[in-house]
Amino acid sequence: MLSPRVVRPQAHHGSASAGSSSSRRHMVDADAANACGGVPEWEVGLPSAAELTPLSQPLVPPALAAAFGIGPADAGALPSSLDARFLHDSPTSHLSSRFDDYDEEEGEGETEDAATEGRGEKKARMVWTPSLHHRFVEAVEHLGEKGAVPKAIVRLMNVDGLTRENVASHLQKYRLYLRRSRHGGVTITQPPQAPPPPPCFPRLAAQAPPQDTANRNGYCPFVSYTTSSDAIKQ
DNA sequence: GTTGCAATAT
DNA sequence: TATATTGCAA
Repeated sequence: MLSPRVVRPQAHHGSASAGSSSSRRHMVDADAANACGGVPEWEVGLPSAAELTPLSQPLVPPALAAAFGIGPADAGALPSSLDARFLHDSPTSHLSSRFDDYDEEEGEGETEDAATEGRGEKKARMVWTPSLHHRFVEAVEHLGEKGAVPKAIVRLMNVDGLTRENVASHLQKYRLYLRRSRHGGVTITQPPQAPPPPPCFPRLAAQAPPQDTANRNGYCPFVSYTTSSDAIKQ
């Protein structure tokens, strides 16, 4: 379900002609349907229980969930007592998300999974699909401004093949986006961290629709994060 | 070693 | 354009 895509760099030798295939990225699963292409039901149809299951389920076994009075339908909300004990990497790869192969390449038809990329090949470029980004945002918000460091985010997201570098790069852009949003007059509907409520993943239904930043292509990163002269310097 | 960030590369 | 990489300072 949650299938972040990886775009394998084509094995062009010599002069790596980049950009030749960068426009061929596509999204084939629910991401496309739920992408923020101006669809208000963005967060309604999207992840819900099924989407978050891989993240929350292995962390909260049924017994524990029962103890906390949460069920599978409550997968969107993690108990506030969620801590590092449940966040370590688990071998339950079948429960965790995993990069998909990006086949249908135009050039060499070689495909490779992100988890099998260790064969001396170039690392595949990951694609931050809306659902994956959503999970990222959840992790960031869950960890709070202080705790949202790449390492912790990677661990929380629990996505196979997702590296700290991936997250660091994404986080860098994400922060720029947030900063720009706050200063640039664009009121972004993303509470940095709710003060009173305990640190837990926000319910998806309660999630603010990021439609103001959505781009019509179905992929909604953080708008353009080009440094706007002033304002964003820190 | 990790993190954040700017600059740069692909 | 999106993501990766690098270099540098904390």
